[in-house]
Parts: sequence; C-alpha cells; structure tokens
Amino acid sequence: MTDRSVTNPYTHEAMPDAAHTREALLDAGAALAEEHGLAGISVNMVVARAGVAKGTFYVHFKDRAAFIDAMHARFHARVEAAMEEAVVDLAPGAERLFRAAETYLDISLQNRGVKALSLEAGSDPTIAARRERLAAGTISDLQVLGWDDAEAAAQLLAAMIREISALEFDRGHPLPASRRSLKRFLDT
Amino acid sequence: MTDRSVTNPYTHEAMPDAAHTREALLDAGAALAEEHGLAGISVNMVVARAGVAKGTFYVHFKDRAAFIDAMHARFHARVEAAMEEAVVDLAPGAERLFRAAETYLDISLQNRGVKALSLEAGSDPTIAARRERLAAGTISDLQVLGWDDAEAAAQLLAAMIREISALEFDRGHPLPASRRSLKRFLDT
DNA sequence: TGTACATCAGTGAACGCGCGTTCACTGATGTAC
DNA sequence: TGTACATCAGTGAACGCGCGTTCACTGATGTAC
Repeated sequence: MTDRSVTNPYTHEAMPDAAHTREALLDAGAALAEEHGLAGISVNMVVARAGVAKGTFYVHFKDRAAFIDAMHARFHARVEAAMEEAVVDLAPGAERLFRAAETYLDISLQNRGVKALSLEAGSDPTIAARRERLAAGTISDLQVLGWDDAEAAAQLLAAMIREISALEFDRGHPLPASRRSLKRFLDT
Repeated sequence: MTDRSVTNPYTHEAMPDAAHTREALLDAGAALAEEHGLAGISVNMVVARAGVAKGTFYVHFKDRAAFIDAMHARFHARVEAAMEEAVVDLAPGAERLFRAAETYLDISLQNRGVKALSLEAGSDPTIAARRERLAAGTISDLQVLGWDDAEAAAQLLAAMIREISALEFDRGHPLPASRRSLKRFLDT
C-alpha cells in the first residue's frame, strides 16, 4: 500500500485504499464486460486492466464468480438508488412509471458494461432475483393503469426497457423514437 | 464410417452419414447451450455428448466460432421457415402479427438451447443481423396498425417476444397470461 | 521518543487443468480397368 | 470378377496456451509500552 488517503468523490470522506483498489477492479471488469461479455472476462484481463497483481484480486473477491456478482450488485444498486430517488414522492401511475423507466435508461447510459450486466442473466439465481426485484417495482403502476395481468406485463415492460437500454448504449446517446414507442405501448 | 444409409425423417430421402454426425453435433451443442449458455460450451463437451472423437468436430466445422454460428443459423432457419409458412397468405395487419408471434413462441418451445440462441447476441454481427431480419418482418404490420416509428416499435416487440419465449422455455409450456399481455400492448 | 509487534492490502511465482486446434493415420466405400 | 487406387468421414494422441486459484512473502501503517 503506497497511498492510503484517497477521498471519496461523493461524500468527501476519507476512503481507504482498499476500497479504491476494489473499485478499480470493478471498473476494469465493467469495461471488459463491454468488450467481451460477462462470460468472456478472465481474472488475468481484469488485473492487467486495473494494474494490480493477480493475488490482489483474491484479496478483494473470494473467486471469479463473486467478482461477477459484485459487478452486477454494484450496477443494480446504482440503478435502484437513482430510480427510487426519481420516484420517491410520486403515487403509482403513468407518470411514476415513465419517470422510473427514463431514469433506468439515463443511468444505464452512464455505466460501462450495461449490456452484459443487464442482458446476460444466464442461469444465475442471484442475478435473476435482482432483475425481478427491479421489474416488480412497476407492478403497482400497471395495476393502477388497469392491467389485470400486471405481473406478466411488468416482465414485458422490463424486457422493452432493457432493449432500449442496449440500443442506446450501442449508439452512445438516448433514442427518442424508441422511448416514444415505449410510451405508446403503455397507452392502452 | 460404419453406417452410411441414414434416412432423413422429413424428406425420407437417403441422408449420408456425414449429415447425421453434423446434426448430432449441433443437437449436442443445443442441449449444452441450454445448461451452460453459448459461451460456456467447449468443443470437449460437445464431442463427449455427441459420442464422437474430437477430430470429428473439425471435419464438420472450421472452428468453435463456426459451430456456434451454425447452431444459431439452424435455429433461425427453423423459426423463419415456420413463421413464413404460418403467415404466407395473410396481408400485413394485426392478425398476421399475432400469428407470426405465436409461431415464434411455439417453435421456440420445441428447440433446445433457445434461451442462449435467441438471447445471447453478444457482439457477433452475423447473429445480430439474423435477429434484425426477423424483427424487420413485423414492420409492415406495425405500419398498417398506425405506428409512425414502426422500426423502433418492431425492436421492442421482438424484445417482448424473446422475453416470453425465455419464460415459457423455463416453465416448459406456453404462458397465456404473458401472451395476452403482449396482445394488450399491441392494442393501441 | 523509541522499540517491538500486529495487521493487512498487495505481490508474483507456481500449480494443475481444460481449452481449441492440428495432423498423421484408419478403414469403409466408390471407381477404373 | 478381381485388383489397384482415390476419396473422405472419422480417430485420438499431442501441442502450446491461458485459465482460476494458492500461498509464502513484503512492507507500510497503527498500536502498546
């Protein structure tokens, strides 16, 4: 350890170097997920990109699987926090639904590796559970809008939002036509 | 080669053993894709499951990537053929759209490895092109239904259909609530 | 203030393993004479 | 009909490589006295 007094850019509190290295590894993983997909990432690639020794990886993560999970957890935590904040004082309904969707899309655009992180669920139950939790947040909105199969509708809605997110990330900017189409699908 | 006179179950024409082994490899790959995802398949696993020697794999496929592509091509050819047949004498419109969607879902349910094959696009341009071609078939229907951003809507529609397909495959049978929700999204 | 010790993030060589790919070979079949 | 040769799907040992993981070690910092 050569530099122990790193400052958290958000809280401006002191941040131990340990957290700094951990974040660097997760950032490297996210960048690599963008290029190679989640399954295409190797520990070798991650430590090379982060500029640390191979052993350091195992100081911070139990194994490769725990690292993938940590990447996914971080991404979902960011998305969920932003969505909650955007929607906190709104009652269930169309307005709340659109705001949540747009927040998801805007946050996703700023995160490397989103496509891999949101699309490559694989058969990992933890990842599937986080995805489901996010989708579940829209069920009450859809019920208010008169859907009787609100749960099924919420899953389809989530699939559309992920699709737009992937398209926007490829292009590097929001796609108004896609967002408009999403709105239209919800005008029932 | 020990048995050269295999009969194609569809055409009842003679089928050289070569095609038989190739199909066996693709079948093994599809089964493995179901368990491990496309990226999780190894040549070792495929030949072990198909019961042939490792070298045989390279008699039929240039390399691992060509094999993955061949699996995807076979799946899409099946889906496309079935959809075209189901829809051949229908004019663009709601009826044609639903029939195409239901055909996609029904065929997918019968094919091993669908989830991997339809969801794991990765960054492969050939796979992305086949996916896009399938989605493009619904654009004219959406135009007739009054969508002005029919292309964007077609992509979202395709995402919903893939989502339902994945859900149905997990459960092993059609999910009427999901199919109904899809229909509702299209009633604009 | 100086010394001895504990803590802990970080290091990198070493490991065994399964990977994708190659290639000289086999043996059954089809063809030419 | 018999013989010589060509073809080609199938074989499996062998290859070099990058993988994930381990572990004895380093050295800077914090703590006790």
